[in-house]
Amino acid sequence: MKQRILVVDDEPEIIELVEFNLKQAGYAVNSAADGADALKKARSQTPSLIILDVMLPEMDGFEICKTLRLDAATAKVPIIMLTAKAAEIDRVLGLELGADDYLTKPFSPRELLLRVKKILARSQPTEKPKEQLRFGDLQIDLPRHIASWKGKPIELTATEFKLLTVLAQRAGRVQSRDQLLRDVWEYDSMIDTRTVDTHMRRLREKIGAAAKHLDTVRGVGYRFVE
Amino acid sequence: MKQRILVVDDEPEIIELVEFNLKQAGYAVNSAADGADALKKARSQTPSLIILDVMLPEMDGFEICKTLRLDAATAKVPIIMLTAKAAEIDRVLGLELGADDYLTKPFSPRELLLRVKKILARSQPTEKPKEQLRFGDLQIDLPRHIASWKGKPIELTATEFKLLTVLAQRAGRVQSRDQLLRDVWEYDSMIDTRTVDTHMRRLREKIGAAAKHLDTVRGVGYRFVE
DNA sequence: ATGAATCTGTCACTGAATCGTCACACGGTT
DNA sequence: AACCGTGTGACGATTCAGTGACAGATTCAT
Repeated sequence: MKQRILVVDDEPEIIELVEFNLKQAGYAVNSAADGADALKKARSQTPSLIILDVMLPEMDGFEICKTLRLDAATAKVPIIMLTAKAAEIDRVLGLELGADDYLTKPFSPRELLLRVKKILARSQPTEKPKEQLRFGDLQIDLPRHIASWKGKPIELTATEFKLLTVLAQRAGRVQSRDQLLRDVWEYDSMIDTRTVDTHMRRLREKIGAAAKHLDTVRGVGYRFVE
Repeated sequence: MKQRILVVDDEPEIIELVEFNLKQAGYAVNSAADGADALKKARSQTPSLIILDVMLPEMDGFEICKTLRLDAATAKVPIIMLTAKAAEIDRVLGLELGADDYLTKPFSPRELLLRVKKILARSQPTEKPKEQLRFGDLQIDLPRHIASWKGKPIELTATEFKLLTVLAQRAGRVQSRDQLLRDVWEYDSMIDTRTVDTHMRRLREKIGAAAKHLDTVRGVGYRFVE
């Protein structure tokens, strides 16, 4: 049973590129060049995923996204936005629009496919991860993006927070540096595994006493202990 | 049941090197020196994996890759490309070609084997090994990377833990020193087999009473008994 | 736009843990 | 007794993670 993906873009070359690659990867693909067409096809086909360009004539990607969210038939279909400006990212991913991921143009086919796979894999098993994690005095609030120790918020950068989160969510299990790179840095980054060490150090410094939760397992990786 | 790998390269030394290492690691290997031969063998044998050099006379690696993808019999066989230029990587991994991984020349046998193993593991979802092993008071927790005796954790180094794990997973069966070197030390065992003895000793010291599970089979190797 | 501040990834260095090897001791076999 | 394979103690060599420093990227305020 192939999964169906709807691609919305007004540039034929982009459509062609994306369509070719997705089909190659075994997905069924439909396309739309404008907002009206996109909404029509989204409603009639209820695809598993929609790839949506922000820049469109008449009705732009933001509009379409909002409209899709309002219709019960399409409200839960994951959306990947194609955007040109980094400045738009917050708005795209924020609650206002609720896109599931984004790609900045130009993007590589490989990157696209990785994200598509990730999103689809996520939407398949409908178990939602906990929004709150607590280990003694350490508390992690996923939606608010805040970690705190004894009620006092800890200032963490995005990467540090993600690292802490990933480790805490797999509490007890050792995570290799490679695993952490995959899960924290997302997608196959060309990053040195030693970079993980540096971020672990910064994380440990910032969370102070809570660092007792962060174990090093020599020759293997890191582990969050309760 | 050995997995079959097809190696395609026009340089005999490369073929020989790769073939030797793959066979050493327990794979069945065939080779081809040009595109036509490669396609023929790929179709007739449907190997589990193809290692494909980009630079070939007549039909180059890209061509072969595309052709393989078109034939239903070979469309899903994973491909590792050997390439000289980093600049080609994007193209190789992009969906245009759909290679599963790549190696830049020169590459080490170790690197090659790791990738081969990784790709095959991905394509053949073998039954997942148990995460917990228990033998009386001895317990081995794979994801946590902790071994314990009567609930008390035993401090083990990465190598010792792996050695214990491998033996325990094959409980009852004798493992030769060579086998242990392959499975614990992972490939390119330019290591003295007597090294295994030393690690067995250290392991026995550390796990104390649990050492009764570790049998020496004179002239053959070691065995984990329940 | 511009510059300051922050964040990120990399590198080199260091001390310590770990590893691989050797030489020798031991114990069963021939 | 001689021999072979294994256990044992010791010792450099190597690996590994923590650390400080730094430059490029990014963000933010102006």
